[in-house]
Amino acid sequence: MREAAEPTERERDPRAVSKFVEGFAAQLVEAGMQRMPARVFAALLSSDSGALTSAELGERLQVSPAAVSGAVRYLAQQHMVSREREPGSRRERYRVHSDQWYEALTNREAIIKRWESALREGVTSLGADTPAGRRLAETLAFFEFVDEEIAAMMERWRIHREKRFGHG
Amino acid sequence: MREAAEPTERERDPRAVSKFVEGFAAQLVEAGMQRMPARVFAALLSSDSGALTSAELGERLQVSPAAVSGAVRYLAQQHMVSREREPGSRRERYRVHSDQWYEALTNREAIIKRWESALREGVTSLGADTPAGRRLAETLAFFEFVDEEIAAMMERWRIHREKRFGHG
DNA sequence: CGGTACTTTCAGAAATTTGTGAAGTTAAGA
DNA sequence: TCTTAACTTCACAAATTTCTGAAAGTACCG
Repeated sequence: MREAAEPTERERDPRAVSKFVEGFAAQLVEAGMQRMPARVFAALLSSDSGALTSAELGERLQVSPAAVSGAVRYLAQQHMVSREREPGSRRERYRVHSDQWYEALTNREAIIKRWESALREGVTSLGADTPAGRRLAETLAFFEFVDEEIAAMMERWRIHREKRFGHG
Repeated sequence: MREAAEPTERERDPRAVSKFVEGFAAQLVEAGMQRMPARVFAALLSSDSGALTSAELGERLQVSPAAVSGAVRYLAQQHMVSREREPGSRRERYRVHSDQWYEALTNREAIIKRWESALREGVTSLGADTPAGRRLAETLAFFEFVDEEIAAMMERWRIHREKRFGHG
Protein backbone atom coordinates (compact mmCIF):
# COMPACT_ATOMS: atom_id res chain seq x y z
CA MET A 1 0.00 0.00 0.00
CA ARG A 2 2.86 2.36 0.73
CA GLU A 3 4.50 3.54 -2.46
CA ALA A 4 6.29 6.75 -3.31
CA ALA A 5 4.92 8.62 -6.31
CA GLU A 6 6.94 7.88 -9.42
CA PRO A 7 7.56 10.69 -11.84
CA THR A 8 7.07 8.77 -15.04
CA GLU A 9 3.78 6.96 -14.82
CA ARG A 10 2.05 6.84 -11.47
CA GLU A 11 -1.50 5.84 -12.35
CA ARG A 12 -4.16 7.64 -10.37
CA ASP A 13 -6.97 6.13 -8.38
CA PRO A 14 -7.47 2.68 -9.85
CA ARG A 15 -11.10 2.79 -8.81
CA ALA A 16 -11.75 5.82 -10.98
CA VAL A 17 -9.83 4.35 -13.89
CA SER A 18 -11.64 1.06 -13.66
CA LYS A 19 -15.00 2.76 -13.47
CA PHE A 20 -14.26 4.65 -16.65
CA VAL A 21 -12.90 1.58 -18.41
CA GLU A 22 -15.92 -0.55 -17.64
CA GLY A 23 -18.39 2.21 -18.35
CA PHE A 24 -16.92 3.22 -21.66
CA ALA A 25 -16.41 -0.38 -22.72
CA ALA A 26 -20.06 -1.08 -21.97
CA GLN A 27 -21.07 1.69 -24.35
CA LEU A 28 -18.83 0.30 -27.05
CA VAL A 29 -20.37 -3.12 -26.54
CA GLU A 30 -23.80 -1.58 -26.88
CA ALA A 31 -22.69 -0.25 -30.25
CA GLY A 32 -21.73 -3.74 -31.41
CA MET A 33 -18.11 -4.21 -30.35
CA GLN A 34 -17.07 -7.42 -28.63
CA ARG A 35 -16.60 -7.15 -24.91
CA MET A 36 -12.95 -7.94 -24.51
CA PRO A 37 -11.64 -5.75 -27.32
CA ALA A 38 -13.80 -2.95 -25.94
CA ARG A 39 -12.31 -3.33 -22.46
CA VAL A 40 -8.76 -3.50 -23.75
CA PHE A 41 -9.28 -0.47 -25.91
CA ALA A 42 -10.79 1.54 -23.07
CA ALA A 43 -7.91 0.55 -20.82
CA LEU A 44 -5.40 1.82 -23.35
CA LEU A 45 -7.31 5.06 -23.85
CA SER A 46 -7.24 5.73 -20.14
CA SER A 47 -3.57 5.03 -19.60
CA ASP A 48 -1.17 7.93 -19.35
CA SER A 49 1.33 6.52 -21.78
CA GLY A 50 -1.30 5.34 -24.22
CA ALA A 51 0.47 2.01 -24.37
CA LEU A 52 0.41 -1.06 -22.14
CA THR A 53 1.96 -4.50 -22.19
CA SER A 54 -0.02 -7.69 -22.31
CA ALA A 55 0.73 -8.37 -18.65
CA GLU A 56 -0.43 -4.91 -17.59
CA LEU A 57 -3.66 -5.32 -19.49
CA GLY A 58 -4.22 -8.76 -18.02
CA GLU A 59 -3.76 -7.44 -14.53
CA ARG A 60 -5.92 -4.33 -14.92
CA LEU A 61 -8.77 -6.21 -16.52
CA GLN A 62 -8.37 -9.41 -14.53
CA VAL A 63 -8.19 -11.66 -17.54
CA SER A 64 -5.89 -14.32 -18.90
CA PRO A 65 -3.07 -13.70 -21.38
CA ALA A 66 -5.10 -15.65 -23.92
CA ALA A 67 -7.96 -13.21 -23.68
CA VAL A 68 -5.62 -10.26 -24.10
CA SER A 69 -4.04 -11.90 -27.10
CA GLY A 70 -7.36 -12.39 -28.84
CA ALA A 71 -8.60 -8.88 -28.11
CA VAL A 72 -5.40 -7.27 -29.27
CA ARG A 73 -5.35 -9.24 -32.48
CA TYR A 74 -8.83 -7.98 -33.24
CA LEU A 75 -7.98 -4.36 -32.42
CA ALA A 76 -4.85 -4.49 -34.54
CA GLN A 77 -6.82 -5.86 -37.49
CA GLN A 78 -9.20 -2.95 -37.14
CA HIS A 79 -6.24 -0.57 -36.98
CA MET A 80 -7.38 0.70 -33.65
CA VAL A 81 -4.13 -0.13 -31.89
CA SER A 82 -0.64 -0.86 -33.10
CA ARG A 83 1.86 -3.31 -31.71
CA GLU A 84 5.35 -2.26 -30.77
CA ARG A 85 8.26 -4.45 -29.86
CA GLU A 86 9.79 -3.14 -26.67
CA PRO A 87 13.49 -2.87 -27.50
CA GLY A 88 15.73 -5.05 -25.36
CA SER A 89 12.86 -7.24 -24.25
CA ARG A 90 10.63 -9.88 -25.70
CA ARG A 91 7.68 -8.05 -24.35
CA GLU A 92 5.19 -6.41 -26.66
CA ARG A 93 3.39 -3.14 -26.17
CA TYR A 94 0.00 -2.14 -27.53
CA ARG A 95 -0.60 1.49 -28.32
CA VAL A 96 -3.47 3.80 -29.30
CA HIS A 97 -2.41 6.46 -31.74
CA SER A 98 -5.31 8.86 -31.73
CA ASP A 99 -4.89 9.87 -35.36
CA GLN A 100 -4.84 6.24 -36.33
CA TRP A 101 -7.92 5.17 -34.45
CA TYR A 102 -10.08 8.09 -35.45
CA GLU A 103 -9.48 7.04 -39.00
CA ALA A 104 -10.24 3.44 -38.16
CA LEU A 105 -13.49 4.39 -36.49
CA THR A 106 -14.79 6.51 -39.32
CA ASN A 107 -13.37 4.49 -42.13
CA ARG A 108 -15.23 1.28 -41.62
CA GLU A 109 -14.22 1.50 -45.25
CA ALA A 110 -14.12 -2.24 -45.67
CA ILE A 111 -17.58 -2.69 -44.20
CA ILE A 112 -19.20 0.02 -46.25
CA LYS A 113 -17.56 -1.31 -49.39
CA ARG A 114 -19.05 -4.72 -48.74
CA TRP A 115 -22.46 -3.19 -48.16
CA GLU A 116 -22.13 -1.37 -51.42
CA SER A 117 -21.19 -4.46 -53.30
CA ALA A 118 -24.07 -6.46 -51.83
CA LEU A 119 -26.44 -3.67 -52.83
CA ARG A 120 -25.00 -3.51 -56.33
CA GLU A 121 -25.67 -7.21 -56.80
CA GLY A 122 -29.16 -6.67 -55.47
CA VAL A 123 -29.91 -3.93 -57.97
CA THR A 124 -28.76 -6.15 -60.79
CA SER A 125 -30.56 -9.28 -59.76
CA LEU A 126 -33.84 -7.63 -58.80
CA GLY A 127 -33.78 -5.37 -61.83
CA ALA A 128 -32.90 -1.69 -61.84
CA ASP A 129 -36.34 -0.89 -63.21
CA THR A 130 -38.35 -2.44 -60.39
CA PRO A 131 -39.47 -0.58 -57.28
CA ALA A 132 -37.26 -2.75 -55.08
CA GLY A 133 -34.32 -2.25 -57.44
CA ARG A 134 -34.76 1.49 -57.32
CA ARG A 135 -34.84 1.44 -53.54
CA LEU A 136 -31.60 -0.52 -53.42
CA ALA A 137 -30.03 1.81 -55.96
CA GLU A 138 -30.90 4.80 -53.85
CA THR A 139 -29.48 3.15 -50.78
CA LEU A 140 -26.31 2.42 -52.69
CA ALA A 141 -26.10 6.04 -53.78
CA PHE A 142 -26.45 7.05 -50.15
CA PHE A 143 -23.46 4.99 -49.10
CA GLU A 144 -21.39 6.26 -51.97
CA PHE A 145 -22.24 9.77 -50.91
CA VAL A 146 -21.37 9.06 -47.29
CA ASP A 147 -18.04 7.54 -48.27
CA GLU A 148 -16.87 10.72 -49.90
CA GLU A 149 -18.30 12.98 -47.28
CA ILE A 150 -16.56 11.17 -44.48
CA ALA A 151 -13.21 11.50 -46.17
CA ALA A 152 -13.77 15.24 -46.44
CA MET A 153 -14.94 15.43 -42.87
CA MET A 154 -11.79 13.78 -41.60
CA GLU A 155 -9.75 16.30 -43.48
CA ARG A 156 -11.60 19.08 -41.69
CA TRP A 157 -11.12 17.33 -38.37
CA ARG A 158 -7.37 17.23 -38.85
CA ILE A 159 -7.34 20.99 -39.35
CA HIS A 160 -9.72 21.57 -36.47
CA ARG A 161 -7.60 19.46 -34.15
CA GLU A 162 -4.40 21.12 -35.25
CA LYS A 163 -5.84 24.48 -34.35
CA ARG A 164 -7.32 23.39 -31.07
CA PHE A 165 -4.79 20.91 -29.76
CA GLY A 166 -1.76 21.90 -31.72
CA HIS A 167 -0.67 18.59 -33.15
CA GLY A 168 -1.43 16.42 -36.11
CA MET B 1 -45.26 -23.01 -61.52
CA ARG B 2 -47.94 -21.62 -63.81
CA GLU B 3 -48.99 -18.19 -62.66
CA ALA B 4 -50.16 -15.16 -64.57
CA ALA B 5 -48.23 -11.98 -63.81
CA GLU B 6 -50.15 -9.79 -61.39
CA PRO B 7 -49.98 -6.06 -61.90
CA THR B 8 -49.69 -5.00 -58.29
CA GLU B 9 -46.93 -6.94 -56.64
CA ARG B 10 -45.63 -10.00 -58.38
CA GLU B 11 -42.29 -10.63 -56.66
CA ARG B 12 -39.53 -11.73 -58.99
CA ASP B 13 -37.33 -14.77 -58.71
CA PRO B 14 -37.47 -15.73 -55.04
CA ARG B 15 -34.02 -17.24 -55.37
CA ALA B 16 -32.49 -13.94 -56.35
CA VAL B 17 -34.35 -12.08 -53.63
CA SER B 18 -33.35 -14.57 -51.00
CA LYS B 19 -29.75 -14.46 -52.10
CA PHE B 20 -29.70 -10.71 -51.71
CA VAL B 21 -31.49 -10.80 -48.38
CA GLU B 22 -29.13 -13.32 -46.85
CA GLY B 23 -26.04 -11.69 -48.31
CA PHE B 24 -26.88 -8.18 -47.24
CA ALA B 25 -28.04 -9.33 -43.82
CA ALA B 26 -24.73 -11.11 -43.34
CA GLN B 27 -22.90 -7.86 -43.94
CA LEU B 28 -25.08 -6.06 -41.46
CA VAL B 29 -24.39 -8.77 -38.92
CA GLU B 30 -20.68 -8.36 -39.55
CA ALA B 31 -21.10 -4.72 -38.64
CA GLY B 32 -22.64 -5.61 -35.31
CA MET B 33 -26.37 -5.95 -35.96
CA GLN B 34 -28.30 -8.93 -34.62
CA ARG B 35 -29.10 -11.58 -37.16
CA MET B 36 -32.87 -11.55 -37.16
CA PRO B 37 -33.34 -7.79 -37.30
CA ALA B 38 -30.80 -7.73 -40.11
CA ARG B 39 -32.69 -10.34 -42.11
CA VAL B 40 -36.03 -8.66 -41.57
CA PHE B 41 -34.62 -5.32 -42.56
CA ALA B 42 -33.03 -6.72 -45.72
CA ALA B 43 -36.29 -8.44 -46.61
CA LEU B 44 -38.19 -5.16 -46.34
CA LEU B 45 -35.59 -3.33 -48.38
CA SER B 46 -35.90 -5.83 -51.18
CA SER B 47 -39.68 -5.86 -51.35
CA ASP B 48 -41.41 -3.84 -54.04
CA SER B 49 -43.86 -2.21 -51.73
CA GLY B 50 -41.31 -1.54 -49.01
CA ALA B 51 -43.74 -2.98 -46.51
CA LEU B 52 -44.58 -6.51 -45.43
CA THR B 53 -46.81 -8.15 -42.87
CA SER B 54 -45.56 -10.33 -40.07
CA ALA B 55 -46.84 -13.44 -41.84
CA GLU B 56 -45.08 -12.52 -45.09
CA LEU B 57 -41.83 -11.96 -43.26
CA GLY B 58 -42.16 -15.23 -41.40
CA GLU B 59 -42.74 -17.11 -44.62
CA ARG B 60 -39.94 -15.48 -46.58
CA LEU B 61 -37.41 -15.93 -43.83
CA GLN B 62 -38.71 -19.26 -42.56
CA VAL B 63 -39.01 -18.17 -38.96
CA SER B 64 -41.68 -18.12 -36.30
CA PRO B 65 -44.01 -15.20 -35.56
CA ALA B 66 -42.17 -14.77 -32.27
CA ALA B 67 -38.90 -14.18 -34.05
CA VAL B 68 -40.48 -11.63 -36.37
CA SER B 69 -42.05 -9.88 -33.43
CA GLY B 70 -38.73 -9.51 -31.62
CA ALA B 71 -36.88 -8.34 -34.69
CA VAL B 72 -39.51 -5.79 -35.60
CA ARG B 73 -39.62 -4.39 -32.11
CA TYR B 74 -35.88 -3.83 -32.26
CA LEU B 75 -36.04 -2.19 -35.69
CA ALA B 76 -38.86 0.09 -34.63
CA GLN B 77 -36.93 1.18 -31.54
CA GLN B 78 -34.01 2.06 -33.80
CA HIS B 79 -36.39 3.98 -36.07
CA MET B 80 -35.37 1.84 -38.99
CA VAL B 81 -38.90 0.70 -39.76
CA SER B 82 -42.32 1.97 -38.80
CA ARG B 83 -45.42 0.00 -38.00
CA GLU B 84 -48.68 0.62 -39.75
CA ARG B 85 -52.07 -0.71 -38.89
CA GLU B 86 -53.67 -2.11 -42.01
CA PRO B 87 -57.09 -0.47 -42.08
CA GLY B 88 -59.97 -2.89 -41.87
CA SER B 89 -57.80 -5.69 -40.59
CA ARG B 90 -56.05 -6.67 -37.43
CA ARG B 91 -52.91 -7.26 -39.41
CA GLU B 92 -49.91 -5.03 -39.01
CA ARG B 93 -47.49 -3.91 -41.68
CA TYR B 94 -43.84 -3.00 -41.26
CA ARG B 95 -42.36 -0.43 -43.57
CA VAL B 96 -38.99 1.07 -44.48
CA HIS B 97 -39.17 4.76 -45.20
CA SER B 98 -35.85 5.53 -46.77
CA ASP B 99 -35.63 9.04 -45.43
CA GLN B 100 -36.38 7.72 -41.99
CA TRP B 101 -33.83 4.97 -41.94
CA TYR B 102 -30.97 6.98 -43.41
CA GLU B 103 -31.42 9.30 -40.50
CA ALA B 104 -31.52 6.39 -38.09
CA LEU B 105 -28.34 4.95 -39.50
CA THR B 106 -26.33 8.11 -39.32
CA ASN B 107 -27.86 9.45 -36.18
CA ARG B 108 -26.73 6.81 -33.81
CA GLU B 109 -27.30 10.00 -31.89
CA ALA B 110 -28.16 8.19 -28.70
CA ILE B 111 -25.07 6.03 -28.85
CA ILE B 112 -22.69 8.87 -29.55
CA LYS B 113 -24.24 10.91 -26.78
CA ARG B 114 -23.60 8.11 -24.32
CA TRP B 115 -20.02 7.80 -25.50
CA GLU B 116 -19.60 11.49 -24.99
CA SER B 117 -20.99 11.38 -21.53
CA ALA B 118 -18.77 8.44 -20.53
CA LEU B 119 -15.77 10.34 -21.86
CA ARG B 120 -16.75 13.50 -20.01
CA GLU B 121 -16.87 11.57 -16.75
CA GLY B 122 -13.52 10.06 -17.59
CA VAL B 123 -11.91 13.44 -18.16
CA THR B 124 -13.18 14.65 -14.82
CA SER B 125 -12.26 11.63 -12.79
CA LEU B 126 -8.83 11.10 -14.32
CA GLY B 127 -8.06 14.81 -14.25
CA ALA B 128 -8.11 17.13 -17.23
CA ASP B 129 -4.46 17.94 -16.64
CA THR B 130 -3.14 14.39 -16.92
CA PRO B 131 -1.99 12.80 -20.16
CA ALA B 132 -4.84 10.28 -20.03
CA GLY B 133 -7.32 13.04 -19.30
CA ARG B 134 -6.09 15.03 -22.27
CA ARG B 135 -6.45 12.00 -24.53
CA LEU B 136 -10.02 11.50 -23.41
CA ALA B 137 -10.76 15.19 -23.86
CA GLU B 138 -9.49 15.08 -27.41
CA THR B 139 -11.56 11.99 -28.13
CA LEU B 140 -14.58 13.77 -26.73
CA ALA B 141 -13.87 16.78 -28.95
CA PHE B 142 -13.72 14.41 -31.90
CA PHE B 143 -17.17 13.05 -31.25
CA GLU B 144 -18.62 16.49 -30.72
CA PHE B 145 -17.14 17.49 -34.04
CA VAL B 146 -18.53 14.43 -35.77
CA ASP B 147 -21.99 15.04 -34.34
CA GLU B 148 -22.25 18.40 -35.98
CA GLU B 149 -20.65 17.33 -39.20
CA ILE B 150 -23.05 14.47 -39.67
CA ALA B 151 -26.04 16.72 -39.26
CA ALA B 152 -24.65 18.97 -41.99
CA MET B 153 -23.85 16.00 -44.16
CA MET B 154 -27.41 14.72 -43.98
CA GLU B 155 -28.64 18.11 -45.05
CA ARG B 156 -26.41 17.90 -48.11
CA TRP B 157 -27.65 14.37 -48.79
CA ARG B 158 -31.25 15.51 -48.87
CA ILE B 159 -30.38 18.07 -51.51
CA HIS B 160 -28.26 15.62 -53.46
CA ARG B 161 -31.03 13.04 -53.43
CA GLU B 162 -33.65 15.53 -54.43
CA LYS B 163 -31.58 16.45 -57.47
CA ARG B 164 -30.73 12.91 -58.42
CA PHE B 165 -33.90 11.01 -57.59
CA GLY B 166 -36.38 13.81 -57.52
CA HIS B 167 -38.05 13.25 -54.17
CA GLY B 168 -37.48 14.13 -50.52
C1' DC C 1 22.63 -23.55 -29.56
C1' DG C 2 20.13 -23.79 -25.08
C1' DG C 3 17.33 -21.49 -21.64
C1' DT C 4 13.71 -18.72 -20.74
C1' DA C 5 10.38 -14.96 -21.09
C1' DC C 6 6.59 -13.95 -23.64
C1' DT C 7 2.90 -14.75 -26.88
C1' DT C 8 -0.28 -17.58 -29.45
C1' DT C 9 -3.13 -21.53 -30.27
C1' DC C 10 -6.46 -24.88 -28.98
C1' DA C 11 -9.89 -27.85 -26.69
C1' DG C 12 -13.35 -27.51 -23.75
C1' DA C 13 -16.34 -25.42 -19.76
C1' DA C 14 -19.37 -21.71 -18.84
C1' DA C 15 -22.14 -17.99 -20.04
C1' DT C 16 -24.81 -15.72 -23.26
C1' DT C 17 -27.69 -15.25 -27.15
C1' DT C 18 -31.12 -16.85 -30.27
C1' DG C 19 -35.31 -18.89 -31.87
C1' DT C 20 -39.26 -21.89 -30.86
C1' DG C 21 -43.80 -23.55 -29.24
C1' DA C 22 -47.36 -22.52 -26.41
C1' DA C 23 -49.93 -19.68 -23.58
C1' DG C 24 -51.52 -14.96 -22.97
C1' DT C 25 -53.19 -10.50 -24.64
C1' DT C 26 -55.50 -7.30 -27.64
C1' DA C 27 -58.85 -5.46 -30.53
C1' DA C 28 -61.82 -5.98 -34.97
C1' DG C 29 -66.12 -7.40 -36.38
C1' DA C 30 -70.53 -9.72 -35.66
C1' DT D 1 -70.49 -8.90 -25.52
C1' DC D 2 -68.43 -12.86 -27.76
C1' DT D 3 -65.43 -14.83 -31.22
C1' DT D 4 -61.38 -15.08 -33.21
C1' DA D 5 -57.35 -13.32 -36.06
C1' DA D 6 -53.21 -11.49 -35.06
C1' DC D 7 -49.44 -10.00 -32.21
C1' DT D 8 -46.62 -10.52 -27.92
C1' DT D 9 -44.54 -12.69 -24.03
C1' DC D 10 -42.29 -16.37 -21.72
C1' DA D 11 -39.79 -20.62 -20.46
C1' DC D 12 -36.74 -23.51 -22.34
C1' DA D 13 -33.68 -26.04 -25.80
C1' DA D 14 -30.17 -25.35 -29.08
C1' DA D 15 -26.55 -22.89 -31.02
C1' DT D 16 -23.07 -19.72 -30.53
C1' DT D 17 -19.75 -17.00 -28.25
C1' DT D 18 -16.40 -16.12 -24.76
C1' DC D 19 -12.80 -17.05 -21.74
C1' DT D 20 -9.67 -20.13 -19.50
C1' DG D 21 -5.75 -23.36 -18.55
C1' DA D 22 -2.43 -25.87 -20.72
C1' DA D 23 0.48 -26.97 -24.47
C1' DA D 24 3.02 -25.22 -28.26
C1' DG D 25 5.43 -21.78 -30.66
C1' DT D 26 8.91 -17.67 -31.02
C1' DA D 27 12.71 -15.18 -30.53
C1' DC D 28 15.78 -12.66 -27.28
C1' DC D 29 20.04 -13.38 -24.82
C1' DG D 30 23.75 -15.66 -22.96
